[in-house]
Amino acid sequence: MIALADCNTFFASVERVFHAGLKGRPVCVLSSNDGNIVAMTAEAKALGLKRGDPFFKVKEIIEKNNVAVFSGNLVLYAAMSKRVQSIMRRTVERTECYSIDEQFLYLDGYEKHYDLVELMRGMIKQIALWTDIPVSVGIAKTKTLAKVASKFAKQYKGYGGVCMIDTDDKRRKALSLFELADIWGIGPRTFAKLTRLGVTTPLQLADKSEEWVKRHFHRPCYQTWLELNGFPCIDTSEILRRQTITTSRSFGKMISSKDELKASVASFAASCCSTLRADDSAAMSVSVFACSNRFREDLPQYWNIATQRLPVPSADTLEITAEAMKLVDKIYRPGIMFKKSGVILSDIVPGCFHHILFDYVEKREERVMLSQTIDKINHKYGLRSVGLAVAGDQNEQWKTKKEHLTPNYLTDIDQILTVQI
DNA sequence: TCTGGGGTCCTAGGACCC
DNA sequence: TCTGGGGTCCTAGGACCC
Repeated sequence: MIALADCNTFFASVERVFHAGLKGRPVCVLSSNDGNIVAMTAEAKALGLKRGDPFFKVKEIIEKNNVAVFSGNLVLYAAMSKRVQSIMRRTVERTECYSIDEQFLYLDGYEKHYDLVELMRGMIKQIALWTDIPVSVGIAKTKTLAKVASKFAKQYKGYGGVCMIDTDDKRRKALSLFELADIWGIGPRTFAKLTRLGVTTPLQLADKSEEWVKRHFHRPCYQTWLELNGFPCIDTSEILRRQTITTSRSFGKMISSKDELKASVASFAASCCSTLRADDSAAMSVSVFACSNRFREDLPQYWNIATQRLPVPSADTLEITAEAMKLVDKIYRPGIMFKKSGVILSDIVPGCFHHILFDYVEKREERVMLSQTIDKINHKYGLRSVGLAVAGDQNEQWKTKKEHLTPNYLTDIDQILTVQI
C-alpha cells in the first residue's frame, strides 16, 4: 500500500502558525506581485473566493469579511515543509517528496506490525504537535487512488484525517462519488473528451475496456486507467536532478527602458545560478524571455525569447549574466511596455566546474570559486547582500509588489519571531 | 491601478544518417 | 509501369501538475 500525505491549505496553514488569533478566521495567501489568490482556508472558500481569483477583483469581499491576507512567502513555506517532511521520514522509511505540501509514503511491510490507519493517525498527531500544520492522509494500492482517498480524508471529519481504500467495494464506491475532473492526471482537455465519449465518473472510466482506452487516448490517460483499477504504474521517483531552472517575475510596474529590463534579467540570472550551484550542477544553455502586459489590450503586445548555447557547461554568474545581457539586446524593442521577464537555464549537467582544452574564459576555476564565495556571503548576510551592479538595487520599479509579507521567521536570524509576554 | 511561478512528460514531425 | 527501408536525434507544442 502507498499513502499520500497532504498538508491542508498549506500556505494558509503556515501563516496561521505564526499569527495568533487566526484560528477560525478566513485566511488567503496571494501569488507573487500580490496578483491572485493561490491558497486559502475553508472559511475563505465558504465566502465564495476561488483559487486563481485576481486579488483586486475580490478586495471588497475580503475587506467586508475581515479576511486575513498575506503575500506568498515561499522561503518560509519551504522551511516549514522541510520540518513536516522530516517528521514523516521518522515514521516511514521510504518516502518521496512530490510537492511542497505532498509526500508519498511507501507502506509495504508495515501492515504486518501496524494498523496502517492508526500509524498514519499517530503521524498526523505528531506533526500537529510539533509544527501545528494539519495533514490529511489517503492510503490505497496506487498513487492515483491514494490521492482520491486523501481528498475524502480531508472532506469528511469522521475519517480522523486518514482514509484507506483497501477493498474493491471501497474503490468502486469512492470512484463513483468522486469528480472525474479532480482525478490526478485528468486535465481540462481529457475531461472534455471523456465527457464527449459519455464518461462522467471515474468509475465509468475504470470500467471501460483496455482496448477502448488505448483506442481513444494516449499513454498518460491509459496509465490513469490502470491506476484507477489498482495497478500501480506512475513512477514519480526518478526526478533526481532538475532539467531546467527558471526564474521569472511580473513587474510591480511596467518598464520600457533597456537598462531596467537588463537589471531585471541580471537579477533573475543571479538567482538561477545560485540555485544551479546549490544543486552542484552547471547549465549548457541560457534563454531569456520578456513580454508585455497581456491584459492591456490598449497597448502593443509583444513576446519573445532568445537562447544561447554555452561552449562549456557553466554555473558562473558572471559568464551567464553576460550571455543573458546579449540576449536582452536581441529581444528588446523600444516602445514596448514590458510587464514580465525571465531567465531559463537548461541542458543541466552534474558538477559546477567543467573544463575544456581551448576555453575562452581564463581562470575558470577561480571564477567558480568567486561565485561560490558570493553564495556564502549572501547565505550569511541575507539574500543579495552582494551581487552584480547591473542587477540594480532593491527599490526599482520592476520589483515585485509584496504588501502583506510575513517575515522569514525560520530562516533569517534578524527576522525571528518576537513574543511579548 | 491591480491579473503568479516553476516544473515534467509525451508525441508528432522534420532533419539527418546509412 | 516502376520511385526503399530502417533508424536516431532534436524541437515545438500540447497536456498536465502543484
